Amino acid sequence: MKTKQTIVWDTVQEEFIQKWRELGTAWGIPPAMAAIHGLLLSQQHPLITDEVMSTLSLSRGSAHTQLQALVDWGLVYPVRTLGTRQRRYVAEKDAWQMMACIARQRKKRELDPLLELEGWKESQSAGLSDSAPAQALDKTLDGILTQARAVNGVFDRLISEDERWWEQWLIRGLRRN
Amino acid sequence: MKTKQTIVWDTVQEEFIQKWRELGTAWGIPPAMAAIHGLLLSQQHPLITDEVMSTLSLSRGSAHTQLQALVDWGLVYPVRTLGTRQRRYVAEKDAWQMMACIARQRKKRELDPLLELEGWKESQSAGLSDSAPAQALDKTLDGILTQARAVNGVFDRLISEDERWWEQWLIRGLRRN
DNA sequence: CAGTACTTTCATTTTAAATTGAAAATATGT
DNA sequence: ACATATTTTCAATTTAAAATGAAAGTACTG
Repeated sequence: MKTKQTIVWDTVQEEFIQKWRELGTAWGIPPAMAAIHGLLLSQQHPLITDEVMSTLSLSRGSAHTQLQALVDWGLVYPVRTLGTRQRRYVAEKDAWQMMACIARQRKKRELDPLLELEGWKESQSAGLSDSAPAQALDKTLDGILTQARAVNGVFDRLISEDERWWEQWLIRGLRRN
Repeated sequence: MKTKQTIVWDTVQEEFIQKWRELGTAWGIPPAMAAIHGLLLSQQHPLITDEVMSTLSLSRGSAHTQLQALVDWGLVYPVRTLGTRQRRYVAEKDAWQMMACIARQRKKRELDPLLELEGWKESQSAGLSDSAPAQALDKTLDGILTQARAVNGVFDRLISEDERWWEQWLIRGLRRN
């Protein structure tokens, strides 16, 4: 089946994608993933894998893997066209939704493992290390875990609640006093 | 000059350092840097480069570079012993200070470049791209930048203000309603 | 102004992460 | 069930990041 050309392409978009790719690198995101996300953000209509591949000169494997990752993150939706196996992809354009997706991933990757230290710490205090240095480390860890729990609370809210909460929180929090 | 052994070392600390290193990886921090930070966090007294090197089996180059990075971040303080060129290093143990350091770095690395998109966006709208797709991208970008500014506000405060503000903010924000 | 103790740099090597491309698997229409 | 369009997987390659180690630089001491 001949694929209708759905890509809109111009210099502004090309530049945007480049910038988005660089930004992605700073955020610890694979270049291909960031580039695809940038491309889809700049497109109003869903694209098929082949369009993504050829527009960004990526291999099929990479395009597929990164597209999958974007779908897993919730930043991109797969769209099934009726009467064909073909899958198309659109990006979520709402900034708040995007942020929630990213927050979800970061919490999983960065915060949850940190909070697991709590369990480890307890399992350790069972072992009889009550030397002064061990106790000092214990105290430091307590402080870290308290902070981590606080940040975690913010993330939990950010992820599970609606946009209104976030806005209210920012307004309340950022107002001096 | 013979160096007095200042390291306190046991299984708990070794495990902690290992966990901290893994955590570091999830946070996009070089393993050696995370390991050194873990080691210094677990020590009450300042260590010299050679102790760090041998305890963690690192090369001198790596120990030096990562120690420097930790000092640059503000997570570790260099201590000059009088009457010798020798430099020792201690970790900041206060969790809030640590968080502020990390927030500062992340803002610089992840947020500031995002905010620079604003300038780019404006320089682009000067060029006459008023096609429908270009306008759509423009709108999406606006949303993203608005979110980015909001998050940036939080970070600015977190970095420049004192601990009390942060605590208050969390308490106010996290209380339901 | 040596001599030495420590620090800094950097070309090379190592390691980990991302990408490729082609083969295998799966779904869909006839 | 067959043929074909599309997706998925994965061993091999490429690329980028970090670590090494030895040489060069710098400050302190007598």
